[in-house]
This record gives sequence, structure tokens and C-alpha cells, in this order.
Amino acid sequence: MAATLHDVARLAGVSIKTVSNVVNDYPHIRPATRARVEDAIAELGYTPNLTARSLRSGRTGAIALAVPELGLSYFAELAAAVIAAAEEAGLVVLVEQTGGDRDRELELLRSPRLNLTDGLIFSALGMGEADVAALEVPYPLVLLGERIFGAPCDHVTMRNVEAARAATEYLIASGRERIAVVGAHEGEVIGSAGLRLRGYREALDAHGLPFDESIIGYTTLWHRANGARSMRELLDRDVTFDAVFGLNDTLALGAMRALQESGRRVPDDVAVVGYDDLDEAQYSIPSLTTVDPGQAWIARTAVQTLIERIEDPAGNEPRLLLADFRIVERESAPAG
Amino acid sequence: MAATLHDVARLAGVSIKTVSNVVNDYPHIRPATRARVEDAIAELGYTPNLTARSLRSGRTGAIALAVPELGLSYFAELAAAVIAAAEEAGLVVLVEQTGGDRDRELELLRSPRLNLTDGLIFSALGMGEADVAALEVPYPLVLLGERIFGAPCDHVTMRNVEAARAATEYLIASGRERIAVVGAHEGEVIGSAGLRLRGYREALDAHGLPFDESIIGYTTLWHRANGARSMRELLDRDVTFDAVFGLNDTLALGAMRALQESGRRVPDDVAVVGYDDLDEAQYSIPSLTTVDPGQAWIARTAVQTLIERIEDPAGNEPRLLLADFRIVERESAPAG
DNA sequence: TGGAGCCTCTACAACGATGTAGGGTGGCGA
DNA sequence: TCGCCACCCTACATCGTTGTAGAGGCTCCA
Repeated sequence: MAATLHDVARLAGVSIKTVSNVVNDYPHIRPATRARVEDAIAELGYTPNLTARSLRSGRTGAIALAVPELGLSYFAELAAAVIAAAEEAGLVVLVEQTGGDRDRELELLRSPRLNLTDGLIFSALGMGEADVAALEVPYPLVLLGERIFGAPCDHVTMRNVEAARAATEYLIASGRERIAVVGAHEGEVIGSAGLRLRGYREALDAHGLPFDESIIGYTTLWHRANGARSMRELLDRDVTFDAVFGLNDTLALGAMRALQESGRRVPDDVAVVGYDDLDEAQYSIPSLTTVDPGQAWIARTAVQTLIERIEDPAGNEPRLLLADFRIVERESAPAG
Repeated sequence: MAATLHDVARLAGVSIKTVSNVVNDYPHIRPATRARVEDAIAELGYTPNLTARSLRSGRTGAIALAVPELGLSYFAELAAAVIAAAEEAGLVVLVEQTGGDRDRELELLRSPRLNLTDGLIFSALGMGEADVAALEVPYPLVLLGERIFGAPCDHVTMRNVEAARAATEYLIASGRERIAVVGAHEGEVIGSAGLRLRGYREALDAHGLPFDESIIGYTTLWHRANGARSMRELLDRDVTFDAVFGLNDTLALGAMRALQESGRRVPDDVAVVGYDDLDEAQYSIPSLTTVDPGQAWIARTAVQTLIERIEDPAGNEPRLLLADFRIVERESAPAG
């Protein structure tokens, strides 16, 4: 069994509290005592039991991160950034996958498993405005994503509408007029899909271009496979378009794949723009023009904000923090 | 503050142990008592404090997973599979990133942070045979990867040599004779790179083909960017080859990118085979022929094995468990 | 009628750490 | 010489839970 304070104390001939004081750098300890205790610690290979410390202190030193699925590159990169930021702050990260399923998300928020952690960074995908009450939880919570605004907790996210509008305007500025969309969600207005589609429509409106339902591709999960399938459906419809806005990079990459299979050249026949700036977007053929939505900043800010909430749960009013974005020009859609 | 057993007990007018018994489905409780306790639990919204339970029971219900980096798709997909398998067993997963750095790996193995968990699934990348002693740890440990064999712990991994040999033989069978490699590690023989290179050489030997150092591309981390860079270096050397074996898919995808940039057609001029069968390999242009190394099985087996070790730490001798592999034929290298 | 044995419940100790209160030292100034 | 204070250390209670021992009441059979 692992050594405890008790074992060390007995070996060093002091009380357990003195050992605890040595471990925690309490100043008033005679150098001789300290040395004796440190020797005993080294001899027994003592390390503090974090579970016991947690029980006593009410802090675990761990935070939870809930994402739909790590198999989706966007969330893998998000998790990587969150874990790195947490590590710098001395925290470890417990990762949960919800599958983007509303019921599992709601269940997770109430799950007692979370009390192994000091707080939660929660990327919602299935919940909607109606579930806002479920976010009123008795632990520090930072919300990511865009399903819900006006939540009773801090919210770190991106400027979806503005960024999607900018991406669409970038295509328009390069001379494209029939811009298809891949990845829209039927009837959805509150999630990434709805907001990005709104930005797209705003850009069309601002430039006097018509919104044409026949070049909007609908899908469910934003997988590569769905991007390719959605594009094939558009191609089968026999409509014309000279550009595609993929509502995220994986969709755009899948769509690009389907376009090229069908004999279209990218960007000559059809320009393609994505959204997320995944690592992979640099290495596709052609490389993908996309929106960098500020994910690195989001991860750092989410961790930072959660830490503030943990240290001061009452704290300020819930805040809404928005990342800056920028268009990353690559081959799939050169600037006009 | 959250309600405790004590609060529930007072409200229901019973002892805390009785409440504990209700919570834990101990059978001998009068229905009337049980109902009273359950009402009190509902009224106070009591949930058990897992930290206290952990301290008492010595189990946390969490396991740790250490990988080099979630930004690498292979490890993201591995983590997704491990978390899913753990969830089925009622465990949560704490994810650590080591960056593939030997010192950080060694530090992690000794870290007291791990005692928030019941055990560790450890994917080593920087450590070598010399560090085998560091794997003698006082907690259940399952090793992944191939840096170290003969470790004093269970080891779940893949048949690197055989699979790489099969991939190379697949290329040879399709008529290729000058097969370049991307992703070799200078002088390394014990890691994935060394083992896969060995399989490659075995295949060449078995078919009487010469091993030619001039068509071996060396890199460090297996990023797309390094695959592309390594391929550009090969192209600059002005050597000839009619196939490329990327030691993993991301390298192969980066290499394919560089090949096409230089005007080579894949697979007509150069066939490309990868290793890992990432989701992405289905959607590249052309889609990537690759080795499915049995990752899903590895994830399930690692979790299963770790659970067995947690339940019976003495248990059997350390085992070496090897996944089956298969070649997945796609466009980048059609069968001959 | 007197145990034996089950059912239902309680009191207490323990997991390993830390906060609080307080008990001895010794030095120093009055 | 006394009292005060700073220093060093200890004893004990506590965090919220579960295991152990056992108390009391009941049924049932001899």
C-alpha cells in the first residue's frame, strides 16, 4: 500500500500534522525537523492522497470537458487546446462524449460523476433554448457552442453570423454568384448551422443576390461522409452553382471530394470555402480556404473563465465572450 | 451547499447508515423506511459525494489515458474509442497529453495526479527500452504503442512488422518495384517507425528487391506537414520511385499532397499506401489505401484489461495482446 | 417457553488529509 | 524574576462516505 502521512510521521517521530506542514511548505518548522521529515518522505516514497485532500478541501484539481465526439476533428483540436491550457494552470481534464445527443447532454449536466471535478466546460450540440433551465447547475459551468444564448452561466463562443457573412462576401468579392451551402440543418436557427446560414443570407441580401433553396444541402452530423453525400445530392438535382460554402471544414472537404469525383475542378469550376481552419485544411488538395474562428482563444478563455468561477462562484454576472475570426485564404477559393 | 447523508438522515428520521443502505440498494430495509428515505433524498436533491466515497472505497471510478497529442488524428480516434469503452463500463476518463516527450512521459508515470484515477492507459512515444523500469508503478497500468516490449505490465498493441510487410507486399503484388518510405526515424528500431520499416525491408528481401537508402524519407513527428516536407525532399533528390509507403496515414496524405503538387499522378505515376485507416483516409483525393491496424479492438481490449487489473492487481502474468490487421484497398493503390 | 435465527436498524470507527486550538519552549524587555 | 511573544509542534475534530459489530424485535421450531 502507498505510504500515508501517518507512516511518515511515525518514521520521522513527529505528528502527522507536522508532516502535513512540511508537505505544504508551512514556514515555521525547524530545519532539523524538516530534514528528518523529508528523509522519511523520500524513504517511504510518500505522495499525498489527492482523494483525501479533495474531500477535506472541497477541490479536486480536475475539470470536466464535455464534447459531442473526439472523432470530429474540430472537437479533438478543441480538447487538445483545453487540456494544454488546463495543464498550465495545474488542472487535469476529464473528457466526456455526449454524441451531440440532447438527452445525454441533459443527463450529463445532472450527473453525479461531475463531482469528481471542480467545474465543467460544456460544448452543447443537442440542447436548445427550451433547455436553458438545465444549465442552472450547482457547480461552475462554462458554456461553449451556440445552441443557447442568455444562459445563466459564462458563455465563450465565436461570431458565427459575422464570420459566415464574411466568408460568403469573400466568395462574392471573388466573382461568385451562385453559392451553394453544405451542412444546413432543416428548420434550425439557433445552432452553428442556423447562425452560419443566417450570415450567408445576410451576405446575399447585402449584395442583392437571391436566396435559392435548391442549392442548400441539408445534413445531420457534420462528418466528412455527410459533406460528400450532401454534395452528391446537390449534383444529382441538376442545379448550377459556382461556389460552395461548407458550414465546417470536414463538410467542405467531403464536398470537395464529391465535386472532384464528378469531374468538377476546384476552384476553377467551383470555389470551396470551409469553416474552422482545421490542421487538415492546409493539406487537402487543393488546400482549403476557410474561416479561423479563434478556437485557440476560445479554449484558453474557457479555462481561464472556469478557473475564475471556481475561485469565486458568486463573482460577476454571467458573461458572453466572443472570439475574433479571420478568413484564411488558400487554393480552394482564391481572392478575386 | 449540497445535501449530505447526514441531512437526509435527519429529515427522514433515520441513521445515516440507513440512508447509505437505501442509496446502495441494500436489501433488508422495510418498504416504509425506504419510501421515507427516498422522499427525503428527492426533497433535498441529494447526490452522493463521490470524493468521499472514493476515499472510503479506494476506487475513484475514473481511469487516465495518456497520449502524445489529441491534435494527431490517430490519437483523437483512439481517445474517442477508449472513452466510449470506458463509459460502457461506468468509468470516466481523464486525458493527459505528453507531447511524445520522454521526460514528460516519465514525469507523468510518477505524478501524484494519477491517484485521482484507478489506473492508466499509457501510449508511450518518447520512452525507450532503457526506461522499462519506470513502468514498474504501484497502480494498474496498460501500455499501448511499441516503444517497449517485455514491460512489467499488460501491453496491448498491433502487429506492426507483419502489417507493414503485408502493405509492402501488397504494393509489390500490384507491380511496384521502387517503393519509397515516408516517416522513418533515423536509427530507431524499437518504435512504430522502426518496426514498420523492418516489415518493409522483410517484404523487399522476400521478393529479392534491394533496400535503397536514397528513397527513405526521415522525419520526426508524424504530422501532415512532415509528410509533405519529407516527400518534397525525396522529389528534390532526383531519385525514382513508383510507390510510397507512408508509415501512417497523415504522413501518406501529406506526401500525396506533395506528389500531386509536383505534377505526379496518384496512383498512375506513384501509388500510395498509408497505415492507420483514419476516417479521413476515405475522403482524400484519391482515397487512401491503408492498413487497418485494429484500433477499435485495441481500445476495447485496453479498457477491459485495465479493469481486470484494477479488480485483481495481483492477477496473472503481464500479457501481450496483439490486434489483427487488414489491408483496406482504395484508390491511391489499387490491387494489381 | 426458550432459544436460534432472521430482519431492520443504529452507533462507531475508519479512509487520509487539513484547520483550529492550544501546549511547551526560548528570548527579550521591564 | 516575571510576563509576553514568536516559534515549533501536537491533539483533536472534521470532510462524507461505508464496513463492522451489535442491539432489539420478530418468527418459528423444538
